[in-house]
Amino acid sequence: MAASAPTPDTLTPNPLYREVQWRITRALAAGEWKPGEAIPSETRLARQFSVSIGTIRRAIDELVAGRILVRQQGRGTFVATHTEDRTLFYFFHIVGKDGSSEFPESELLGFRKERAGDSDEHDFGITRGTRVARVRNLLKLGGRPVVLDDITVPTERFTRLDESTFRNREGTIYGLYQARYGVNVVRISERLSAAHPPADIAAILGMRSSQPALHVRRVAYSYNDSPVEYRHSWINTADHEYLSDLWKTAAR
Amino acid sequence: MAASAPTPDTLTPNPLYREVQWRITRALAAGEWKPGEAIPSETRLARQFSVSIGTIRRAIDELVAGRILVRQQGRGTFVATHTEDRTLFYFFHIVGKDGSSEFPESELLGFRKERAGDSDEHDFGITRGTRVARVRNLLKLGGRPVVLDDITVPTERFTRLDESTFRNREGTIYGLYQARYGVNVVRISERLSAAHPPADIAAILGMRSSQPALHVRRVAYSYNDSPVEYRHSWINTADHEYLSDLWKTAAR
DNA sequence: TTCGATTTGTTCGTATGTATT
DNA sequence: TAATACATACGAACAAATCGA
Repeated sequence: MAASAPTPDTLTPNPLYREVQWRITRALAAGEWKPGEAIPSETRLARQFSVSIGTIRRAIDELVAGRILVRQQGRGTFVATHTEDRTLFYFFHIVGKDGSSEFPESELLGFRKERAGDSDEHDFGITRGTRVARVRNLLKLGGRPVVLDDITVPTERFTRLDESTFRNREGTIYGLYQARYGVNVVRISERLSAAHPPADIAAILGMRSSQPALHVRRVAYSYNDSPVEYRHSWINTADHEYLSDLWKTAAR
Repeated sequence: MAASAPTPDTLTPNPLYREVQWRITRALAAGEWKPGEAIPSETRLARQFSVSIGTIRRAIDELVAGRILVRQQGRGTFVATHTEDRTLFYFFHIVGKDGSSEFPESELLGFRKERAGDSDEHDFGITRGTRVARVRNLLKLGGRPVVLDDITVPTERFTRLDESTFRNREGTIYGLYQARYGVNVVRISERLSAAHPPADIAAILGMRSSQPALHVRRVAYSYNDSPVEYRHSWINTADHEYLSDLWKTAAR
């Protein structure tokens, strides 16, 4: 009889706290608890899931580390929002070369709806023909244009997204996704390169096309690593820099 | 009588696990346990520090998350090293535009010792006149030059650092710092911008000086946020990109 | 202002499982 | 096989913060 290796399905079941974490994440993705709201208390969740409070805490720990939940002693545990100023800087890394870190001013330059084309498929893997919205947005720092974002979002998850909704939003773009559409961006992946900007973009950023600019290809993800938004960004790095910290961690 | 706010020194003492974490970090900085070595087991540390094993685990948790320690079930807890292939990619983010992720080939182009000058002070805050070593190192991917690093290290922590030590090292540069000098890089901070490379560097990277390149200013830190190494890097992003992921985390 | 209920934060302890040597 | 180490899970007790009565 052939000695059989341990069968794959007995490979060791996921620990309980992962199962709990998974159930919480699914509830978040389903919109059961909305951004800014409190989720049930630890004792309640423990009873609900029939596990110890320690297991609940362990499950929540990682979600807090991933900035998906926020804990506050004495108050409760809340679904993270993009409306607080400090959360902005999780995903915004442009700082002045002098070290200054300002709050960007946003200006909507264009909005239209169309179908995804070959370049979308090539750059981001979006299936050709998918309905998308295109948003051109300018960020100014100290009153001067620094970042131009060309944003592409499949409209499937963003029904009734229109120009005025975008223009009249309060707060950040990810704050809008969250508040209006229940889409919570929890992770982004960016690929940077240096290139000469296209003429129209160079003009907007107040630079010559012969000057180098920083080009960024960004994909933003919601829970469960599902992509929700795609961007091409052009950054004028004459007076600003892109900050990358790896890894800010403990050890005071 | 003026109502006094709670005095600063009763502000709430650090929790016990932070104190433990701090003591472990100090021991690491002092070289008490060296990279690759095991630190005492949890039960031993618990007895040593007179705290519960749970508190020890909590203290170690953050150091593991910060990649300062590595836990292995059944074996022990070890001081992280830079010699394992996978650790390289914590601090190396250059990938092919086609998505390929290769192992870089390193080539030493220059080595000399001198005193820090005005530009060091301006770029990195190094005091003028400090003794430093300068290393020029080229990284090739797929046989072609892609990244040029101009490295500056104060020689204070690196006694007897010379060219042959550098040239004949096995593994990465941070691996050398660790194995030879007990200096463990645990965090880096990078500032990126797009610029035209200087003529000599453009030549090395096989590009024209009129082409844009990615410029990176990096500071590498050891325990307790003490800076140990400074770099200017130039990256040819014709066929490669700089990858920035925020934040790879949980939630499978 | 005070007090009590609620909620998270910290610390302890114990038991059992799994991986390594 | 036995000893050792980390991993998971449970539970208890108290501290600290918050909030409303």
